[in-house]
Amino acid sequence: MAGALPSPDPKRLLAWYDVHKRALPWRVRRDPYRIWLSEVMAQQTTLAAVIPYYQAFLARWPSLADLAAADAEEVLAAWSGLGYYRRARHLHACARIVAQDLGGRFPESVEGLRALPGLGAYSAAAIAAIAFERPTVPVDGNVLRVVARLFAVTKPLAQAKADLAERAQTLRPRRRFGDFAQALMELGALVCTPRAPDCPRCPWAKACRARAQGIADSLPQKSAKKAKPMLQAVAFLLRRADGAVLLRRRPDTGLLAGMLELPSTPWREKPWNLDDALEHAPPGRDWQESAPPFRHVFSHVSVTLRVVAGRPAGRLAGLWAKPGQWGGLALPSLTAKALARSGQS
DNA sequence: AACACGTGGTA
DNA sequence: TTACCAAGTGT
Repeated sequence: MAGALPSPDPKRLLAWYDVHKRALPWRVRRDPYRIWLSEVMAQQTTLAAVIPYYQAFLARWPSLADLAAADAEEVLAAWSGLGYYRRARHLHACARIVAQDLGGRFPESVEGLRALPGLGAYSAAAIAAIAFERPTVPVDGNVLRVVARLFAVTKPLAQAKADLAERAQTLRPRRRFGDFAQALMELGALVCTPRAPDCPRCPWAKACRARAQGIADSLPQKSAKKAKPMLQAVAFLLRRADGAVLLRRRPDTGLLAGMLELPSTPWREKPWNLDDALEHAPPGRDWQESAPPFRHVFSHVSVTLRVVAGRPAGRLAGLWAKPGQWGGLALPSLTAKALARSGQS
């Protein structure tokens, strides 16, 4: 009974893609720089969030050489709000390597691309296929899900990844490798969705073992996620008479590495009382709560931040910035929220 | 294999 | 409100 299903036909998926593909900005032209930029931005990030950043980067740095010539700091600032900031450093480092060491041209092979900072197995394969028509099937979260369902792989995702990636390669067409890569992801995004897959509209419905078994919506099997520690912190908003606010730079490793923040207490599980918190404050006076506490959720921790505002006691050295300058600074969402909720916009 | 690493949208 | 999740990478 298990052998009664037809094999998934690549041409059938490509025909579906020709009709249903979305008009994404990086599909306007096949340019390795633009494809690379879009792929790095799209890592673990919804396309809706990517598009405005992609447009802004392209407008500001139209070519690889432009981006390579930029300062790392301005790239980080332009990336602000998109998250996973290590990507911005890798992006810039990669631009410089390609511009300076590789003659301004991206490697065209998966292995060559894979050696560049910020490009892992998925991104290297995606760029090789989409920009250079290399015969490879990039495996992202969409593809893992589609393949897990197609072959009814019930093993937990973490243990099945290698198997699923291998099976994905067997789906490869004879031509149109770039389109096929995007078609597979588009299928996962539009039809073979995590919840409530739209099987009746799927070009591969008849080949899908999970659908045949009625278990499509339960695949792939994911393991439970670790609970996030709930941390507490108090941030200090020191505002000068001219409106400038004191910021500081975070350490160059770890969460929000190298990004700017308000001076703050350490983040800990136990709530702070104001007196203890103020031992961590920069020299100031007239401290008072400037907004209700708010929660900000990161990938692996959750922080509840209280913001207290005060006036500087004396002349303080440090990074002072006014509201008008914030667009050019590396402000993560946590800092942006703290400022906005304290009326500093 | 498992974990660190952001953010905002959706149910 | 909680929980899940998105065109993953590096360690």
